[in-house]
Amino acid sequence: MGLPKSHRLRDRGDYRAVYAQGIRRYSPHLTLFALAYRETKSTDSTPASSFGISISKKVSKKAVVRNRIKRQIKGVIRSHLQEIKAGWQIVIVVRPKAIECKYEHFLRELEELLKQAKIINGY
RNA sequence: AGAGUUGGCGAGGUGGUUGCAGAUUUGUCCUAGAGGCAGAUUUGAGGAAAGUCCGGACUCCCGAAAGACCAUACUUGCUGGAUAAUUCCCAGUGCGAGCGAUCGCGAGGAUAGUGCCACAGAAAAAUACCGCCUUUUCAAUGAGCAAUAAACAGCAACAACUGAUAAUUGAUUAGGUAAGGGUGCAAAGGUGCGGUAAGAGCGCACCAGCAGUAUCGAGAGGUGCUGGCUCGGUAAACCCCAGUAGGGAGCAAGGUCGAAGGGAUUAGGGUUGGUCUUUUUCCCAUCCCGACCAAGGAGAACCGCAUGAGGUGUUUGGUAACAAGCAUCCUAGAUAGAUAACUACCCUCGGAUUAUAAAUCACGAUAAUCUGAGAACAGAAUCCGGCUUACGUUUCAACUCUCUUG
RNA sequence: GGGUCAUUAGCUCAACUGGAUAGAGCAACGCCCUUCUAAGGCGUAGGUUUCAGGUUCGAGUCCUGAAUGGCCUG
Repeated sequence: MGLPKSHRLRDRGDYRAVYAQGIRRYSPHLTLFALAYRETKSTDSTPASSFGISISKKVSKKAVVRNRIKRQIKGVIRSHLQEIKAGWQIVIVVRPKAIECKYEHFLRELEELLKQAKIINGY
């Protein structure tokens, strides 16, 4: 369950900026870094929020496992895309304990994290 | 029925909803682009995609192409075949393991040369410690009449002659020997008989090895005969022989995205680890002709990038690997890296209950209902051929051994 | 993705050309010294040489395969 390209974080520099300047929120299996987009240049519309997922080989040696976790997280993000405010750059880091998690766990934890960071509308 | 060997198929299927990527296509927007947005159709991981252990294709660099010799590299190393190529594959030979089906093998040369074989042992490749035998000299021993023979005995007596050119032991000189001893992973072909001073392939028989020869085979080799007897192991030590190879880097190769080059000449220069030969005219060189300011922008952009030593079926040739012909199919192309979540039906397997035939019971069979599971190893990254490793369940074929029944 | 190197005691490293019982420093433990500690001295234990095969009389060393870890590369 991939994300549209406009919602992906693709630049190395973007990642570095988010790690360095963003806010952080933690949960047992995930870490969330988020940086509000610096707008005010000229413009009309704030760009859509973009996401990146980082998962290290320490979580699992197997590419199959890592890729599945990424897909599941992307799936969760996709299902919340309507509610998420625009103008954020967000990186989600998966922590080693997450191997045992299933789809519903990611769903709940990510909701919680987004609420804490006040990125989701209507909460 | 049990135990086993070898090889193969397969890696659940068909859909739906929400989404991602590619291709084709429709509409629409403007900044008019291989653009954005929305929709439709369709396609979307593996047998190992993995490890990166080999072999190639492809690309660039060392100007290019071809060749000779040398060097270098290669664990390439029984024979023949097959392939684009290989260390893979096929068929065979030899050796080894197994009752067998079958499996394994780095399987050239130690008689080209050099090295190494610790400790032990006399000696680790051609030596001699103990030992055995012959011999020189000396000494001792005791038997003996007598061993430095001026003696003694035999004969009636004396001389002559004869008896003693002997034996054993120790040391010593000169040799012979490799049977035996002990050491060791390994000791100079093995066992037996003869033979000899003692011994020894010194001779003979059998066995093993080597050489020669005959014969069979395409060959590795097989079989037979003859011969003299003989030569340790190690080449995954250097090496020798044979064979193969231009070297190096790797798709993160390499190329494109405005901007200059073209033509002629051959007298000269430039060549991959070295030397050299031939061809070319690639670059330099020389000469001639020609061009001149103009917008966008260099991004993990685009090409390379998927029609290929391709797949499937079939026919022919071949024991086979494989080759050739014909027909047919097009089947991933991402780049912070595309496959997930939920669900319907079918199928397969497991469990439970009930029923049926049968029945003393049990096991088992069939059907229905309910319920559970569909998993293991694992994710394309330029592409192919192999190898190796990982891998749950089910299943098919051929063959072997043992037991039981007939 | 591609290339390349390494693995020996808890840690850092030795062990030559294959030869025996694999060493050294630090750390650990015990004793001495000191009022006590540190330093110092003496001693002790600790090894499947990453794993599995092979060659060899003999392997940490040579060969093959596997595992793990590092480094380089736009």
